[in-house]
Amino acid sequence: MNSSVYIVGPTAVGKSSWSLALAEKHGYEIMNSDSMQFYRDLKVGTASPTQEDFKKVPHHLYSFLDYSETLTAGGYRELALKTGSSLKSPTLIVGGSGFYIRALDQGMFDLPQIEASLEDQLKSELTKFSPEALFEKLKSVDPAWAIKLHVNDRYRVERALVVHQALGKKLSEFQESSNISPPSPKVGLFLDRAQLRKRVKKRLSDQFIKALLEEVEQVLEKQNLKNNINDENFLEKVWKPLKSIGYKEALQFLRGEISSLEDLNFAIETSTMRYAKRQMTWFKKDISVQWFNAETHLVEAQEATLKILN
RNA sequence: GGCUUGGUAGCUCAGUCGGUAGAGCAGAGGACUGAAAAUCCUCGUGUCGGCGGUUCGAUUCCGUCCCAAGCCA
Repeated sequence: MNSSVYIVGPTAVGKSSWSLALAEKHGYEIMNSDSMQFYRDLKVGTASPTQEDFKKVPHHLYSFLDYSETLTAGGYRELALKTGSSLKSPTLIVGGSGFYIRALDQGMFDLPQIEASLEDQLKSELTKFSPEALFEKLKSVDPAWAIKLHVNDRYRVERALVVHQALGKKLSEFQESSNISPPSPKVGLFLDRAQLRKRVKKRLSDQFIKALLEEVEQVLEKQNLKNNINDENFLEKVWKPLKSIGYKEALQFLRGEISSLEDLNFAIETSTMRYAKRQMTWFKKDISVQWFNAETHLVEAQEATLKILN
């Protein structure tokens, strides 16, 4: 891979536009590290770069994934490494999905692919157990891993059990035998909460909400779910990315669970801010990030980026 | 003007048969190894609308006033 640098930070902090300007000025390319901007059908709600942006600077790994497909963190790593190796210019890796960024940057635990049908089968066998029972199971099978998890963290408890059953080896053993690289340099943009909220509010214009609702309806139509929207178990059937920020609230609005556009707007603002907080929790831990205030220190951020690339 | 129902955490509300109160949401912090914009964990002192009265003790009962909504004039 050519020289590259990660541009990280919370949503709405201005990573994309800043990176675009920088890339345009210096002839860099941009690669996506945002797990929702992969999807072709989700452009408005994910604040994906536009066609005009694509014309200005080569963009990679945006809007390419069909709704029927899933790109895991490990899958992203493979794809991004492959894509990156073919690039000629220095590259800005831009996005806010910490887990995916770490997967690309430092690698994943080295475990064989579990066949999807087997995984589904194992998971469905686990659904009948209580959280406590599952947790007890994991404690007896892989205590070292269980100690890191909470009883109610069903998602991870199940995953660890599936790994053990499918591969006959503990997740903690894979962890120990894997080669994890040290983190590489990153440039982080941040703002304090109040300033970030201002930016989020600005993004959530009436026009944006309107376009978001249209996008959601298009997706539902495409998946023949438009007439089922009021079904009781609709949320179980719906495409999972539609349960992410903005889309989830738009669905609630269409189902009448959110009654006004004003409430919809505020609900999205709230989810977005909560997400930004989780992102900061993640990135703060990464000691390789050099932080810059996204309003007052963009010049310094640029200098740091150039320094890393050269 | 009269009647009714309310006024409890930033919001929506529960509750205290009288011993100074607790949920959800919001907010803050944290975790995270293959669905991650997901998922999970931790954190709750507030003149219980004001002022009086009864009481050892009132947010709780009584009186009165203020505010809001509704109904009747």
